[in-house]
This record gives sequence, structure tokens and C-alpha cells, in this order.
Amino acid sequence: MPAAKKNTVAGSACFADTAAKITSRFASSLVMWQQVHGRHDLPWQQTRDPYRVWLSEIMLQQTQVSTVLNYYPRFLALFPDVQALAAASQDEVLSLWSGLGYYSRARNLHRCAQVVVQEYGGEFPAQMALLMELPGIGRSTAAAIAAFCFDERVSILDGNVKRVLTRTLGYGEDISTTAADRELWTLAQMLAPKPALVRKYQNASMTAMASYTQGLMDLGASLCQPRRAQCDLCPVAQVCRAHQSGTELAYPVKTRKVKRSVHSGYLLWLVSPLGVWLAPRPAKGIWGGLYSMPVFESVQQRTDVVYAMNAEQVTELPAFKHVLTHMDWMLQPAMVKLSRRQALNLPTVLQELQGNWFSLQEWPALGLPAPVRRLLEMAQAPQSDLFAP
DNA sequence: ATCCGGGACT
DNA sequence: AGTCCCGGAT
Repeated sequence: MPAAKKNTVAGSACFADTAAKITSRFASSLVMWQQVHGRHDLPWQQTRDPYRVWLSEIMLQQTQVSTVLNYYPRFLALFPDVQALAAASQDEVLSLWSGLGYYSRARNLHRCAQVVVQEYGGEFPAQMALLMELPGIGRSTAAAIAAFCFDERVSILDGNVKRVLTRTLGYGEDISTTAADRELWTLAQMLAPKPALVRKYQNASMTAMASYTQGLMDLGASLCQPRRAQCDLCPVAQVCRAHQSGTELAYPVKTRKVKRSVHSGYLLWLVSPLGVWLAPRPAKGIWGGLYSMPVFESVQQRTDVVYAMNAEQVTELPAFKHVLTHMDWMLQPAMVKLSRRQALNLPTVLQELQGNWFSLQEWPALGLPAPVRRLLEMAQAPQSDLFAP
């Protein structure tokens, strides 16, 4: 057998061997640790209601627990069950989601609620495979719901868990590749609690699958952080290959470099006695479905509109940078003050955007992107002179 | 000021 | 592989 091929095969089998060797101790140690040291008091815990678990998991995608704590209770108060959420308008949902980011999550959440009500009679399906078919629920989120609510023996695999697993197994392959991703899913599944462990905890206040799933999350968030590993406190340090060689921080290996491009945007911030003029963004793309002041791609386009309105008071405000995954968006706001008469007779270009004037009482309740909300709040602050004559 | 981390969809 | 955001750490 050629040396290269032999290495590949041996290297590949190696991680599965390691996983098989440690799986019992890994899972049972993690479960025990979670029940003593893990988090138990988060508002979406101590429930097996799939609606509540689902809502929390969607909010927690790409978002820190501390941030979600500011949104989850309000959301649940207004939409206590999946029927209430399904019956809401998209505007209402986006308004409550405003500031959380990744707004496709909110649009999918809304659609998912409607599917659950219409296709499943308001009951979430009790299997990971069926959960995955719902809008906004991918493999990891489906596994989380299935494990927490239905004790299905499946593993989550989010960014935190990838870090925990690559360190535990000493998995040094580039996890950006699809091959590594496939392999990690297999390894994660191998490490999940076996039936014997599940049985052992079947009458406990927290089941093995729930504790294991929560334990993976808690470990990644507390002891096994990206730039800080507290292995002296870690329940699985004994079996952790990275810890054995003192190379915790070398994992995971990620090569893909997201080169961000730079784009400019020119905000037209119209104010008048009627309030501020905001228009819904296109359904897809950046800030999809949220309200914003119009954004032009060139300063010329904005100037043309300002000229068409015969505006006299134009104030250029300081530019700021809004960072997205794939681009740095340099946003340059210009505030234009219009009379009542001008406000009621906007040029065609703006009318086509389907915007509206929103009063000080109205705009705070809209679904607004974080930087837009910040701008509006800044203008409203007591010391601001933006609205002075 | 800049960097970093974090799932699903297309 | 590219597209979606924000807060917190550095």
C-alpha cells in the first residue's frame, strides 16, 4: 500500500478509535459535571416544551447567552405559544427581534411557527429528522431540540462543540472543509451517551441527553473557551488529547479566511414635522424586512434626490462603519429637514420605496437594524442639537 | 480602533 | 462558497 494512502486511512480511523475509546467516560463525566456545575437557571431551561426550547435555540444561533437574555422573556411574553407567534405579523416579529441581528432567523422563525400550526396541528414533530425539515432549523438546532425535549440520542455540533471535540480528540484537520465537517458529525454522534447511560438517568430531574447537550454548551462557554482553557477544572481533562499534550489552544484548526470587501452606503435621513421617514427593506438581503432610512449606493444618487426635494437644510453627519461577515459597510448619513409641505410631496424615487413618516411615538416599535436605531436614538438624546432649528 | 466568534440557507 | 449581524474582547 502506498505510504500516502496508508497515512490517510490510518489518520482517519485514528479519531474514530479515540472516540470509541473515550466515549463512555467522556459522556458520563460531562453529564455529572453539568448536573453540579452547569447552568440550570436560564429562562429556557427546566422545560421540555419544544416551543420554548426551539425559540431559545434559534435566538442562541450566532448570539451570546447574555444578549438572548434581553430578548427571550419579552418575546415569550408577547408570543406565549406557537399559535400566537404564527398569528402575528412579520412586522411584529421583526420589531421584537430588532437588534438581535441575522434577521433571516426571525423570518424563518415566523414561517416555522406557521408550518407547525398548519402542518402539525401546533405540535412540534418529535424527531430530529422531521425537525430539520422546518424553516431555520438545521442539523445542530434539530439535535438540540430532539435531545432536550425528546431524549433522542443525537449530538449537537455548533461552534462551541467543535472546539470541545477537536480539543478532546486532538483533531487537527482543517474544520472548514466539508470532509472534516462530515467526520466531526460522525465523531460527535459516537461520543453521545449510550443507552445504558440514558437509562441510568431516566428518572433524574435532568435526563442524560439533556445534561449532556447542555454540558457541551456550558463547557464550551466556560472552561473551554477559544483563547482560554481551564483544564484544571475540566471534567474531561483526563481523556482530552489536547490537554495531554498541552496544546489546547491549537484547536480547532480553521483556515478559511473571510476577506471582507469595502462598500459605501449613503443614508438619507429625512425629518419633518411628521417625524422621520423610514422604508421597509427588500424581503431578502441585508436587513431584509426591517425599516431603515433609504440607503443609496452613490453620493450622486442621494444628491439628486435631495435636489429634487428643494431641501434647504442638509446636514452631513459623521460616517461610521457597519461590519457584516462579508463586508465593511461605510455608511454616511445626511440629515435633511423638510417642511410639512415638502414632506407630503416626496419625489417618485422615494415614493417607490413604500416608506412612511413615523412619529417619535411610532418608530421605536419598528423592526430597525441596530445602527439605524442608534442613529435615531442619538438624535433624540437630550443633549442632541440635531433637531434644533 | 480592530478583531473575534458564532448556524442556516442558497 | 458566499450571504446574512451584533456584542464583547483586545
